[in-house]
Amino acid sequence: MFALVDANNFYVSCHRAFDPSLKGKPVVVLSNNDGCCVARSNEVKALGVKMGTPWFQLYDLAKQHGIIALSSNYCLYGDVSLRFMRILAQFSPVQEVYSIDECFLDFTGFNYIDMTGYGQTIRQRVLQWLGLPVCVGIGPSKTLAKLSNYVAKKREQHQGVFDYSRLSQQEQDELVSSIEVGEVWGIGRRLSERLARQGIETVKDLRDADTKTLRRQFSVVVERTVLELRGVSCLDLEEVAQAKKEIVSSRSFGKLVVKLDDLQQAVASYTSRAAEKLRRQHSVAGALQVFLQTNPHKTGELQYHPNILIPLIEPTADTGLLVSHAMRGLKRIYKPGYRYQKAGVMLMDLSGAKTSQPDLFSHVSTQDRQKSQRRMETLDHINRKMGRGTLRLAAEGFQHTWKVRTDYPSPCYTTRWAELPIAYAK
DNA sequence: TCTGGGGTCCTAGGACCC
DNA sequence: TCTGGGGTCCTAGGACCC
Repeated sequence: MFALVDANNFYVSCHRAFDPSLKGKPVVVLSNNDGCCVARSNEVKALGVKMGTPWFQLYDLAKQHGIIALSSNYCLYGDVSLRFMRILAQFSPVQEVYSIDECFLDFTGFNYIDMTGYGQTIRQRVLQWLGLPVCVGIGPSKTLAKLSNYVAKKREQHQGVFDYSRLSQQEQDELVSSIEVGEVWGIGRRLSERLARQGIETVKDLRDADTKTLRRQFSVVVERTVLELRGVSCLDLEEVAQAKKEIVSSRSFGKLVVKLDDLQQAVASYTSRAAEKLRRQHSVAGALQVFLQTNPHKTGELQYHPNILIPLIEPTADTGLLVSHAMRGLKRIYKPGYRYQKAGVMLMDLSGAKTSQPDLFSHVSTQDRQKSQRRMETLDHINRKMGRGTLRLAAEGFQHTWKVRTDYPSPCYTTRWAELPIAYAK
């Protein structure tokens, strides 16, 4: 038995927890550069605003209904998420942190208690300790727990907790025939369209379809989803987060960039950020990819989105080395005359730092390797203690004119001394 | 003016091996 | 007329997730 606990409108709720004046008002949280809506309060959803809508398209609607926009504040969300997961850990011995705002809990053996009541306790605890509204879905497979969570969110009569396993066969049939197939975890837009052409439109249609045929026509993934819908658990809980197989750091610019010099600073900064993530999971990279992009929405402008793959002779996690390779790659693909909107770096071919093989004919001495390692440890230590970017490569530069735009910033309430919220007693 | 960032898995096809 | 059988690795593309 599984439970899925999922925060409601997570980013919006994080802001509301620290700024109660936002409660009951239409609020959106914007992506980097204040580009599009990545979180919407219920009031905004009710106005018909879709996920991912560009903010500039909402100016009129916003004025009309007093929609409040907030720039995204990832230091806040990350910290609230940590606290959220820590609270949930008290409710089950086995926990899978699935995303920043979602968590699977193992409810195996919980059948003897009232799981719906237990779910309510979880909701109340998280609300009281963190100010975060959440919903709980319970079911005999992860896919059904997900589906139950959807029901808990959409149908108010369940008060935020829904347990699929409590339904009779007939109630199950009624429920799944009232939900569109696209709501199922793993069935996206494309698959929904293709399934609809075969007459599979509701969750019930999919659950009762022939697995062999689906596997032949689609894939083993769809087949697994069908089994999960029938209550046959195929997906295990993953308690320990697996090390990433690739690490990306990329960003759209606050304004279009033309000069190689600016791109170099940006790519050096992104590479340095990616290398940090790489070392945090104790990996080294065997290859690195650099890419650039012009603005695809400007149809009148010349488009160019090159990328280059740079294999490294010897895997490394050294920021300096990675940056110098990235710079070499950037120079190869950079062409003047374009207005670039975005740049990025991907570290690939990752392997464990302890187990990675040095090159047989390497010109790097063991001593140099150890020096590099100590240098990176020192760098990370200082930046962890004093704040990201305190110590950095000169190549990253300081005059970041292309930096992301943040028009509606909010305090890092829980992670910066200067921005702690202050409570007054009357 | 203005459109995010970061991931994973599966499959088919090509190239190559004995 | 007619040309084996079994396997691996890599890549690109498509689909999905948050």
